[in-house]
Amino acid sequence: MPAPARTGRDRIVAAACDLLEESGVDGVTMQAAAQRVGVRAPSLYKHVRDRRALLEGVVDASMSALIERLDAARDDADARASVAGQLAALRRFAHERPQAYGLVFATTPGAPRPAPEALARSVRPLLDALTALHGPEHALDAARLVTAWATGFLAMELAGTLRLGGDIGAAWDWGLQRVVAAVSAATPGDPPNVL
Amino acid sequence: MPAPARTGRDRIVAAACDLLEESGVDGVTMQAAAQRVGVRAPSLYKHVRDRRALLEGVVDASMSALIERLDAARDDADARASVAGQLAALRRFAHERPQAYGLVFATTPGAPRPAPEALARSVRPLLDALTALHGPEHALDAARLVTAWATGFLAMELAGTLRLGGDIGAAWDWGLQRVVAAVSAATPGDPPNVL
DNA sequence: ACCTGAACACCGTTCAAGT
DNA sequence: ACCTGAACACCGTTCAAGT
Repeated sequence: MPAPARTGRDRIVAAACDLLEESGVDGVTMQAAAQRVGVRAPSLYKHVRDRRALLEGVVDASMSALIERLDAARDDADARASVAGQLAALRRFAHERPQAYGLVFATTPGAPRPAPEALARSVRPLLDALTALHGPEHALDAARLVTAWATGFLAMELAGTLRLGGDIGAAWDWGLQRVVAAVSAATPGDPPNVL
Repeated sequence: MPAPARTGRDRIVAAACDLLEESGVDGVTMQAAAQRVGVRAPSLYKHVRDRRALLEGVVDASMSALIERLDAARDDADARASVAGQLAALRRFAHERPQAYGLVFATTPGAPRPAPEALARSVRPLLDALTALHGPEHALDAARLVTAWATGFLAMELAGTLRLGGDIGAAWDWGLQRVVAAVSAATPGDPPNVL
């Protein structure tokens, strides 16, 4: 006599996503997730291998949501606007879902990393815009510089490390302008690594 | 009849630092730390309020070590060399003690943040160099840009997100050169935030 | 004054037993 | 085929009892 499933992997992952934002990674316990979907903790193991796999599901779902936003923010007609728009979308995501952002970008101790393909897809539109801006020569280096700056800035902002004064939004805009200018100046003929 | 102390706060924190690097934040348990100093877990509470306070001690000790290195790497005679030297020292620290670096800079979930004064002291030499490079006008913005890029880059490097190919050391040098150039171009007369 | 075992609450995970 | 209670190992923390 088969018992009907009272929950499923998708619902469990969704519950875990909510828990993450409400109480942080440590709040994503098997018991709490089970309670959300109206079941006891041991039942989850019928749908999810273990807690780590559950967090993997959360990471994947968060990456998908982020990729969607970045894609919606791209502007194939104006490369500069595309870069600015994507970075603004990234910052909006970090503000709206700080825990998910931190789980994906900050290197949480035992937490799973996003899949390489998902990471590649997430930077694709940025890579396109930077290639359009000044050729494929240093597009990868430029993308690394831009994303390193953006994720570093947002990590500091979310951690509250930017208390040294001044408007944070203005600091972001100032940095964004400088960073884009920096990579724009990187043309193939440049002398390499003089510093 | 007083019993002689068989351990002390400093030894406990030192043991926790070793544990951190060997097995990550999750490996820093009260029981493991107690075993290292030859005592039972409940005894630790005579020297440390709770696990969070222990991690605070680890963070403070790590910050002190980092500040010492950054200070040794400064070059008051050559501002550019000072910036480059400090960033190289930061990267060396991240490679030698990745867990400590991650605990301090990546926003670990429930982990304590470094004290604001320690953070201020750690950026002081960089701030000095950047002020010497192009005046106090945008020194703070410049320091934020540089540290955001560096910490973002190192977070990606430590997380293994830079698998897209190419020499990582070269990417670091390329970015470093660009970032320093970017902030050098930031003189008071610039048009603000056109992007 | 410090250390200890015992105890409690909590968590992840397994498993035999229910339907 | 899925759900459950009971059980186990582990952790942080408290506390009365030892020296």
